[in-house]
Formats: sequence, structure tokens, C-alpha cells
Amino acid sequence: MSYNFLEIEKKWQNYWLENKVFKANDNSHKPKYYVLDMFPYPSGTGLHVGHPLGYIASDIISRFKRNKGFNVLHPMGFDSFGLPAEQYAVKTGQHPKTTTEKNIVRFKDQLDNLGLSFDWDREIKTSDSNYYKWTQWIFLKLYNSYYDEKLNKAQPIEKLKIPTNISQEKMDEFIDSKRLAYVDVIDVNWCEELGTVLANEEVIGGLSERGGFPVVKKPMRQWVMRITDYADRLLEDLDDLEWPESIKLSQKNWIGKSEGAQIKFEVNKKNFVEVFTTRPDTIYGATYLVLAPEHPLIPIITSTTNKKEIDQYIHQTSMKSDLERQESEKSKTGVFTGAYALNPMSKKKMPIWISDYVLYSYGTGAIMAVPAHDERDYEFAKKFNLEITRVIEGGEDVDCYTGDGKIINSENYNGLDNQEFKIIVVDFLEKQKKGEKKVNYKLRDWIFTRQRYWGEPIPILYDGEKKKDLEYEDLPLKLPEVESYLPTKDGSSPLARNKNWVSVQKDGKEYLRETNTMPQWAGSCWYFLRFLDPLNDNEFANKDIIKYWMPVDLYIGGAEHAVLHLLYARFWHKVLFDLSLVNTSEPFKKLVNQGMILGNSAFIHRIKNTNDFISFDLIKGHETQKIHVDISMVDEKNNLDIKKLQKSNPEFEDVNFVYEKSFIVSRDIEKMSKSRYNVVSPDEICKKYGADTLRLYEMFLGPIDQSKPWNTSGITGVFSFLNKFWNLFHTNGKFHVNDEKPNDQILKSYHKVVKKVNSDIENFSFNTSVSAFMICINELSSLGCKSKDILANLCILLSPFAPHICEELWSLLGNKNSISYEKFPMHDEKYLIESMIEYPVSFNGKLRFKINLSASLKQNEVEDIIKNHQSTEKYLNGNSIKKIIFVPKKIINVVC
RNA sequence: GCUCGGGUGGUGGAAUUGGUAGACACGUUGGACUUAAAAUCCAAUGAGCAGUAAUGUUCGUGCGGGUUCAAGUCCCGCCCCGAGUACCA
Repeated sequence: MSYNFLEIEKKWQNYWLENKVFKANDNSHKPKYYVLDMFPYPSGTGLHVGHPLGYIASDIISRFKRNKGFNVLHPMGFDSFGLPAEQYAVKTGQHPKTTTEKNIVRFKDQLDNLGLSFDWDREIKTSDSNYYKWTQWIFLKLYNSYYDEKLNKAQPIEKLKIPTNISQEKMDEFIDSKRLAYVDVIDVNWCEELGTVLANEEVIGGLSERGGFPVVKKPMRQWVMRITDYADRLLEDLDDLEWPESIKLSQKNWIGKSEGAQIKFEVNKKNFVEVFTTRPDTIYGATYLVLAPEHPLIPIITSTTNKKEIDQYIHQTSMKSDLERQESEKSKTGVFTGAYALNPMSKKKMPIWISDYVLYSYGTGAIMAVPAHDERDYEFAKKFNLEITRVIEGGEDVDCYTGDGKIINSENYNGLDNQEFKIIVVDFLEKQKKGEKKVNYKLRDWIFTRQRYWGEPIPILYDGEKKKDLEYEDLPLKLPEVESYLPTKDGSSPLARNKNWVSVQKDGKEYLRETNTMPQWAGSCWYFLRFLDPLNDNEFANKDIIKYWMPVDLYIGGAEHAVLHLLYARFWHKVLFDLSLVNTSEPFKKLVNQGMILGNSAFIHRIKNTNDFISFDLIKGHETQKIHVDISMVDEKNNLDIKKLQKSNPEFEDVNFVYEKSFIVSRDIEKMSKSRYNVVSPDEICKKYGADTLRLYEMFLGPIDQSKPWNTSGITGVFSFLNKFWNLFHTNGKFHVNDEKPNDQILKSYHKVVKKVNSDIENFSFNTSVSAFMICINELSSLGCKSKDILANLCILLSPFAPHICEELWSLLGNKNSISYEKFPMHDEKYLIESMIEYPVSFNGKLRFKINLSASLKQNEVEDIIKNHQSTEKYLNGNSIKKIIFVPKKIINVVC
């Protein structure tokens, strides 16, 4: 008989909600702890079993910290602007607001069913105008700030020193060129299928991150954020963060700092080609230059004889999409300009070429090619038969050597170490005014506008080309109603359809509104600040409250946001910090990535060009096509319920199923999603086993940061553990405990689990804590423990993992308060040492114990325990102890 | 290609960081209860060999070497899988 989890769980969920048990206090004498989840996008499918993984982990930490005496803030909200709601709106004509709100209700309900300890009084939605008012306000802060190179921080635009004696127009231009949010006509990533521009971070291998549609480069007028000014600080401050190394590394790579030199190559008296290189030491091996096809110098220096060929080449490459450009990676293409430049060191004449393997967007858009020591240059030189000169000794067995070595073929400098020579070259060129030390970044400015409906409107007005920012009183600038949410192919925003909204009178003047919207990342750049003070009408959050709670002590979410959300949020936060609006330079102190829970998709196979579906066991020799089927149509042994399938989908009524005994499907592990028909909802599990079981099971599945396929087969083990726990303190269905003092064996078992759980939670090793509980309950069962004290402490210990059952047992013990703020139990070292010395490690006549001393016991106390323990006697074999040697923290040698 | 992770029973995964390898759970097998099934409980369960048995013994953490009294863990050289990234000069 299982305990009545349905009744118990509902009861406690209501109790927590009604009594606001998890309400965080903004001024408390307790130390604070801010636990944050990456808030979800409320999709139409609701939660699947993968979502709660991170939420359960953060909830365990929240509850643990509460029991440890911290004032815990654990809020939740919704990142409710975004593409899917809009795409759904385009399809059905329903307002995205309506569907989003419906989805949020469903999400909240599902979250509450899991017993998560959120402070719902602080709920926020990014699409709520009370929220995006402040997103717009921060946007204007960025618009009205510039980066002061000397102070190395952002400053209000009023402090900017503007050159005098220039026209008003020039002045405006100058100011605009310094703003952190600025407008520029630049080559952007245009995705026609999505009808919008995308940030560099949202393009992966020439395809859109969302949907995988082709992206082309196209010059457009866009709002851009000057994130590049922060490149160095975003890089350096990573060192102090407790983040997974892999995430730090991704951010480092994305920022892509490289140190080298910028060198001028003279073409004629008037013109020179400037290049960036990290290898100035190879300058004697630079035998030609290459310009990107977009390079502005090309029309100036090209000889008339080659003009036709060059124009054709430039035209060709401009037609290529990013994807096509990458595909042609293997074979290099290019044309000769007919012009030459002078190598400032070797004084040799170098031909200038044009090729698309040089990117205009990186460095100076031009390179000095050193074919002997750079693989791309080598390939190009081979193809076009250009000179290859070795200038570094080493790698004789390869055609192209990229390592270090002694300098050769470099006139007076031969024999030097190449790293040494690097410095000499830069010094020499600096004196000649032909070059300088230079740092380059891969990071580009953040393209900020989207040509979409369902996002924050940008609070800017236009009077022709002249911009005017809205004032505080004008915020929020609410999203207008439009006839159609459909994006346009020409790149204008759906907001432009509402003509009444677009034209506006202000101070007796006619203006037009900006019609683009902000990207989805905008709302999530600062939401963790709004949670601190969500109802504040006068500021985005009160300064004292910010000072109390920030930074976020623990941030839990998926690793897929490594360079998107996490980089943008850090950038905004640093701007707010520079403007003294927040008190920390980094928002998230510790970051933990939960792994993804994958789905176990099922497939049926159609024989190509027929209407026959063949069972997977008979598939050999057939060419087939895989089609997803809903996993609810399939049993554990991979048998397909054909009737059920045909009933739910009439498409399959007229097809022929070929099989022997039963129709077998094939399986594959994939990301969980509606389109793959492999979604498992937590609701069914909660109904069948309860939320406590689901919580424990998800934690038991494996290490929190690991991705793993969902598989329900082991859930009975966790479920029966909870029942054992319940039944241990029940006799014939009645609650049954006693006041007896627990014996040593019980205490040993109890202290073992206390220690394990304490250290495991700190290390995010939740799977092993669950195991430790199971062992403990098994041991206590066989020892027949019914001790009141033990139960009380076990309830507190287990409550972060399985809060409902613990609250119930806690109240059965006669307690009136929620368990949520009870003191977390601590272990007694004495009992642990005894169990550790039961298994000594011995060799060479010495008896050794491996004991992890955690300092609460003194050395002589440990000695006494060892001397008096029965198992010591057994291992000593009649010898007596002469000496006990303590090696710090690790092994104890007993010499006999 | 480069950069990170990671390879342990039939499965998910433990192993106090160099000290009993396989905790815990699933699965499987056998047993108890039951008219029967479900549920529950008990026992066995890395592989091999010997033994009626208790037990003994050999092999065993992707492969090949090495360091050490002792290696899943450290070092060297390979193989495979996963993730990220991609002409960044």
C-alpha cells in the first residue's frame, strides 16, 4: 500500500501558497541568498519532463539554504516576448498576448504541481508593459551614454567633450557616433524566412539558430549596441566568476582577443594597405598582400587592365551567402589587382591580391600573406603560384610550419628566437611610423533591432534623419494593434502598418516612430533586477534593495545560452554598473548548467516510393524513409499500436503495414520536442507517483550537468523508497513513533547520511544524496528504528528533495510550523570515524586507515577511537600499537 | 581541422580524488504470500575456472606502454563517442 501522495501534496502546496511561506524579506538580519532559474519562454506545449530538472535543482538549493538560516530569494517569471507566439498569431490570427497569457496560466499550474518554492508575489512577464517600460528606459540609458576610454567606463552623454567650432549637424553626428546604442547602416544577417535581422550570435554556420533557415548578408539601417567597448572587461571579469570552465571558454572564444600588430604597406606616395597580424615575426616571409573583396582601396589601386576581371570577381562573391562562402572553403579563389606594395622590412615588392578568404569584418579587412607559415596563405600561394619564403626554422617535414623556432632568411635578424623578434619588429615599425602594437577582437557590435511584432517597441522618434528619444513620462511606449502580424519580405516591421501610431505630434512637431522592435534577449538582460522590486513604479528597482540582494548567488540554466543571453546580460549589467545604477560589476556569481533531458523518439519506416510501412525487424534490404510517430502509440518493447495510430491520424488509414507478429518501431535519442512526438509531460508522472517521486527521480537519474535520455523504468525504485520511509514510521496505517534513545548502530547510519547529504548538496551531487537516503532508510528499517528524534531530523534532511512527504510527517510529529525554516541537522564526527576504520588499508606491517578528518575532532580523540575499536584489534593480529602517525587530511598510519 | 568534455556490469550510474572497483537503483533469475495476477517481501546477480558446499582462484574500468607497495584515478602514445566552433590573419 502506498502513502496518499495526491492528498498530501495538494494539501501542502495550498498551505505554502496561502501562508506565503516562501515570501522573501527585503530587510532581514539573516544572510541573503539569491537563487535564480533561467526563466522559461511559455510555449504552447507546456512543460515537459526536461524543464523541471533545473528548477528542482534550484529548489533543492533554495530549501537547503532556508534550512541553513539564509534569507532566500527564489523568484520565477516568464520571458514572454518571442517568435513562437508571433508565428502562432500569424497562423491563427489570435493576438500573441492572448495565447501567451493562456500558456502562462498552464505553466504556473504545472510548476506549482511540482512543489517548487517560488515567491510568486514577485512574478514578472517581459511582455507586460509595466515591465518593458523599464526595458525601454534602460535602452534610453544606453542611448544616452558613451564609453569613456580614459575612465574605462560608460558615462552619461552630457559629460562627452564635444569639439567646438563645428556646425550643429556635425555635433549631432559626433555625439551619435559615441552613443552605446546607435544607428548604423551595416551588413546584417538577414533571414528572409523569419523576416528579420539576426545577431551574429544567432547565426550558426550560415543558418538561423531558430528554425535553421538560410541567412544572407545585406546592408540595412539598424540599431546596434556598442558591446565591443566592453570586450576587454567582459573577458577579464570572467576570471572571478564561479562558472563552468566550458562556458567561460566559449565566451573567451567568442570575444576572441588576439594580440599582434597593425602594419602599413606603402602602395604609392598617397596610399597604403594596412593589415593586422599576430605574427609580425614572419614579416620577411610576407610575399604578397590580400584584400577582402569589400575593401575600399580596391577601386583606387586596381590597374585598368585587370578592372573587368576584378569587378566580376567582386560581384560574384557579393552574391554568395555566408553558407556558400563557407562551402567554397576548400578551394581558394581570387584575382590580382595589378598593384604592388612595399614590404617595410625586406623592401621587396609584394603583389596585392583580392580574395574572399579574407573577411572585411575582421581586423583591417586586409592581410599580409606568409605562405610558408600560414596554411590558408600556403594554399592560396600554391594555387596562384606565388612566392613562398621560409623565415622560421623547424617543421622540415611539413610544407607549412606554424610553430616557433629560430629566424632565418631575414637579413641581420637571422638566428634570433621568433618570439624575441616579434618585439623587435614592432619596435622598429613604430619608430618608422609604419606600424604599431594592436589588439583585435572577434566580437562584433550587437545588432539590436528585429523587424517583428511581438517585442518591445524602441522609444525613439524621427524628424527626418534626426533622432529624438522619448522622455520618461512617455514610457511605457505600448505595443500598438496592427492588422497583421506577418513580417514583410522587404524588411520593414509589422508596426509600420499602423499609420496612426507611427506618426506622432510632440511639442508641436511632427515625428515618425521607430517601427522596429527589440530582440528577445532584451527582456532577459535585466529581469533578475526587477525580481528584487517588481512593483516599483518610480524606478526599475530600489537601490537599497538592489544593494541587499545582488549579485545572484546561484544561477541555474541550460548551457545553450553560453554566448547569447549570458554575454548580453553581463554587458547591460556593466553599463548599469558604470552609471551607478547597480552595485556589482557582474550579475551572476555562480552558474550551474543543467543537462538536457532527451526524448526517446519512435520511428516507422516507409519503403521508398511506396505506401508500404515495414516493421523495423524486417527492414534489411529495403530503402526506407523514417517518420516520427507519437511515443504514446508504442509500448516498452517497441510494438506499435496500429489501430491507435490510425484512429488519431487518418492519414494512416489507407497505408499498408508489413510485419510478422507485431509491428516494431525503431528508436532514437533526440531533443524533446512537440515536432518529434517524443514529449513526456510531468503531469502524468505526478498523477501516478506524485511530485516528490518525480523530484527525487529526476535527481537520481545522474549528475545534474549531464544530458540523459528520459526513461521511466527506474522510477519504481524511488517511489518504493518514499513508501518505505513513510511505512517505517507507520504501523497498520497509523503513525507510530517512540521516545526511545536510538542505539549506536542507528546513530552511525543516521550521521552518515547527514554528512553525505550536507556535502553532496554543496557540490550539486544530488544523485548520490538520493542513494545515501535509500541506504539509510534500508538500514533503519532493518534496525527497526522508530525514534521520534531521528524522524524529525530525517524530515528536515530530506525536505529539500521531497518537501511534501516531509512536511506531512513533520506535522504528524505534532509540529505546527512548516518545516521550511527548521535548522538543518549536522553530523557527529565520532560515529563516522568508527565506520571508516572498519576497512583499513594495510601494507608492510603498517596498519593504515584512510580517514577524511573534518577538523571537529581532535587528534587524541581520534587516537582513542582507533585504540578502542574492536576492528583495530582484529587487524593488529595480536601486535600492540607503537605509534599513530597522522598525515594531514588523509591517511592515518598505525605502526605496530 | 581546432578547443573542451567523456569511455566503468545487461542498463542509469557510484568510488571519500592514488587505497575493498561496480555503492544505490533498474533489469534478470529463484523463492514466499495469493485460486491467479498485480502489489509487497526475501535471496542471488561483473566474467571465467575448481568445489555438493562454505569457499578458493584467475581475469576485469576503450587499446598499448610506464611510474608506484598500491592506478578507474597520475605520465606517454593511440582508438572511439559527445558538445562547441569554424578561412578571426
